[in-house]
Amino acid sequence: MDDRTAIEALSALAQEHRLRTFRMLVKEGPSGLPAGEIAARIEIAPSALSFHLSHLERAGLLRAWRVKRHVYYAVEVEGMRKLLAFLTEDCCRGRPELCGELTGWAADDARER
Amino acid sequence: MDDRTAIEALSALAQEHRLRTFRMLVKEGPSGLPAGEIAARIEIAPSALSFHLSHLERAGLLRAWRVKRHVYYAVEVEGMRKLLAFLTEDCCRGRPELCGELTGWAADDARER
DNA sequence: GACATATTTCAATTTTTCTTGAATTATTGA
DNA sequence: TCAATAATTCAAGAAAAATTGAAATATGTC
Repeated sequence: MDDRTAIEALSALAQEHRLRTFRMLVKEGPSGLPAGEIAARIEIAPSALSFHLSHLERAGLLRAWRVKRHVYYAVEVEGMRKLLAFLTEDCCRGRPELCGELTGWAADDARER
Repeated sequence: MDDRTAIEALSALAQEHRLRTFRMLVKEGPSGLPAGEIAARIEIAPSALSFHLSHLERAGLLRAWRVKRHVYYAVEVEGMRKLLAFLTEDCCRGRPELCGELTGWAADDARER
C-alpha cells in the first residue's frame, strides 16, 4: 500500500460521522445496513451521509449493493486488513517488541482457535 | 480509546507531510531526529513542520525533547500501539478470522521470539 | 552582553472538507 | 403510466486545515 492510498483510508476514518458509520457497520457484519437506516441512526442528512459513504467506499473500506429500493453498505474487510497491515508494518517491523500487547492478543487469539 | 482520541490520531497520520514524517521517525528509532533535519528531508518550511509535529505530538504519536539548540522528535510507541489496538478491536473482535493475515504474522512473530 | 542558530508562534491567506437544501436519478408498486 | 420511496448529485456557503512569511522565543558560543 502506498502513502496516497493509506492517506485516503486514514482520512476516511478520521471523521466523526464516518468513524461512527464504520463502527456501526463492523457490528452489523456482512449483511450491512441500507443508507437510510444509517442516516437515521447517526442523525445526519441523507445527502451528507452519501458524501461520507462515498469517501469510505472510495477508500476501499466499504462495499455497496442495491436491494430493491435500498442501497446496502457493509465493511470491506480486505480494505481494513490492508490498512492494518500498512500500519503494523510501519510500526513494528524491525522492532516487533514495540507493539507487544497488540501482538500479544493476536497471538492469544490464534491460540484460542 | 474513545472516538475523539482515535480521530485525533487518525487525522494526524492522514496527511502527506505528517505520514512521511512519522514513517521517517519509525525508521530512525528511539534516537529520533531534530526538527530541522526533518524539515530539510521532507522539504517543507520549518514553521509548517512545527504545525505538523505539534499535531502528531498532541495525538500522542510523537514525543519531543531538547538537546542543546535542537528539539528532537521520536515515535511514541505507546500512542501507536493504542491506535492499532483501537482499530484491530473494531475490525476483528467477534470475527477474528477477518483479519487473518494480520493475526498470522503477529502470531509468527510471537513464535520466533 | 552580542550575535548566531534552531524552533515556535502568530496573523493572513489559501485550500480543502463538510453541510445544506433543492433538484435529479433510480426503483418499485398501484 | 403515475405516484411514492430511497438515494445521490449539485451548487452554494460555512467550517476546518494547511501554508506562508514575519516576529518572537530559547539556547548556545564568542
